[in-house]
Amino acid sequence: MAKDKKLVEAITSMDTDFAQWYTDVVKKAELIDYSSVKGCMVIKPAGYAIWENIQNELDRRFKETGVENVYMPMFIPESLLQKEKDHVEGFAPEVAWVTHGGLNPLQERMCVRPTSETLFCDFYANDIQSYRDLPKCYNQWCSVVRWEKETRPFLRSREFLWQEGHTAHATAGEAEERTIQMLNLYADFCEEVLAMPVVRGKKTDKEKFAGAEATYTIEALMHDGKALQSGTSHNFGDGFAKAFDIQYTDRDNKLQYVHQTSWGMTTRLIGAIIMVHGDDSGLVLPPRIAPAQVMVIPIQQHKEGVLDKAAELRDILKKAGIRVKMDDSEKSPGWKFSEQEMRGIPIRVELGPKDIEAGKCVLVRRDTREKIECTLDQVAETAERLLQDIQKDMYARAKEHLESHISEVKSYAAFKDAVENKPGFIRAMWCGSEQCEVKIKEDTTATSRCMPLKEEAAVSDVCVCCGKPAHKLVYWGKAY
RNA sequence: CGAUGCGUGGCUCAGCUUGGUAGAGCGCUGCGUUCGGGACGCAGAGGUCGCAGGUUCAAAUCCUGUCGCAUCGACCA
Repeated sequence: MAKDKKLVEAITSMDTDFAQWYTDVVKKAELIDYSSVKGCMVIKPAGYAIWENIQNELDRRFKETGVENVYMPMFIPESLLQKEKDHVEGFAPEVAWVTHGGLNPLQERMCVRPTSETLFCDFYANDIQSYRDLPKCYNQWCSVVRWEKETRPFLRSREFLWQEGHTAHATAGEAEERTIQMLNLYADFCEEVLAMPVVRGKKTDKEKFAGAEATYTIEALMHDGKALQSGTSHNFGDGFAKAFDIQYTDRDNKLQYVHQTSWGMTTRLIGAIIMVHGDDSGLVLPPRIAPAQVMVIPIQQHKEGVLDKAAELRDILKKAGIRVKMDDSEKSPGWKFSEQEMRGIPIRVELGPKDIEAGKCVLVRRDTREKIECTLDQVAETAERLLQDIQKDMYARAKEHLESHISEVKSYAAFKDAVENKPGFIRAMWCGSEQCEVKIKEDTTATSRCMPLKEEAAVSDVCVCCGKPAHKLVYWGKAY
């Protein structure tokens, strides 16, 4: 059919070229536009609204755990960045430098924050005096800049939006507790709100954050079987405290170093939503994060009464607490259907003269395309039920995809075969040496994603790479 | 930073080999007919061909330089 052909031209099929499919969806769903600066994107209303919903939901959850929002400067003097050795080595290659103020060279150059550990530490060093000042649980919503070589919308841009939480605690135990608490908060958010199942785990030393004692991560699996690190939570121990001299006086009048954490989630999550739920017709948004949950599309809207009735329907849905929009533009209905699908709006309501006469309307699920007829007086409850079903079903499908893309291997040959032929996570034992980790990466391009937090039965008792005794279970995979 | 590709109306591109003063489709504007899976007719608007030099009577086209963007690798959320 000619019409199908047009759709196919608009969005490349996932199976043909996943990377191109992703780019097409990002553009056709009008989430972003490219800007004139490489790697910096214009986030358009449809994309920003998703981010706002992510923000609102995360922010609410943070505050329930006692977190307060603050704002730090965006510039970091070079001397401040230099204070923690590992940290500066990790970030120096990708920071942007400000060298002039107006026409005059600065005495000391400053970088645009790639992350704000150093700023928070500098602040905490003065602000924290006594055990009574602890814990400090601050978070900031901001953008950061990392001068990436290769960029992709949402997944890796030179400037991206995120939140970074930075806490300071009296004891190592408290810091570890907060680190895990935030990791679980992230995971729950992904699963409950984004309908995106994740693997929770700890990073190996090689993969951990620059300057951290331990890094925890949630790893999601994209539709093409590649992993995406979707959120991280770091325990810094007292490393930064010692570098920045953040000390407090305890109850016994002794000076102690604080123990710190930091944790972050970014606009990359939008990329994850696209690649976990999207299909060949475009974006598919989980109802809980969708800016518009229902789109009302009038058919033959020029006919007497159609628009009025459609508006009435919209108002009923709105009153029921559903985020609803009506497309009364002069495009043809077919156009509007495609548009709604590309944008991933969970439910479309079709209403035309025939429906009005019969006192009915048609609801269409974005995820399954299933059509449900219902009487006009039942539209709100039908839509509410459908939204819940969609949210639940999307999670179930993503969960099924994740679980069916985990291979368990005992030998190196099987490992290589899995990387080649079974996209997804690979569960395999590891001896703990960085050598093996590097070798695996060189041989297969797969990296260690994480060591699962949850106790899982050992796959074998020897390292999948070197064959030496091993007791660490690692999830491996190709990653974005 | 390496490899590849691309810069021509808002978008996708043709034209470049062989130099002669810019085209198509889509989109946009107006009017009319349409409307249950990207409708159609008619009439319009819109481009110093990425930038800078050079060659030439004449450059989108040839030469030199330069900038930018995309995709793929190494590094990273």
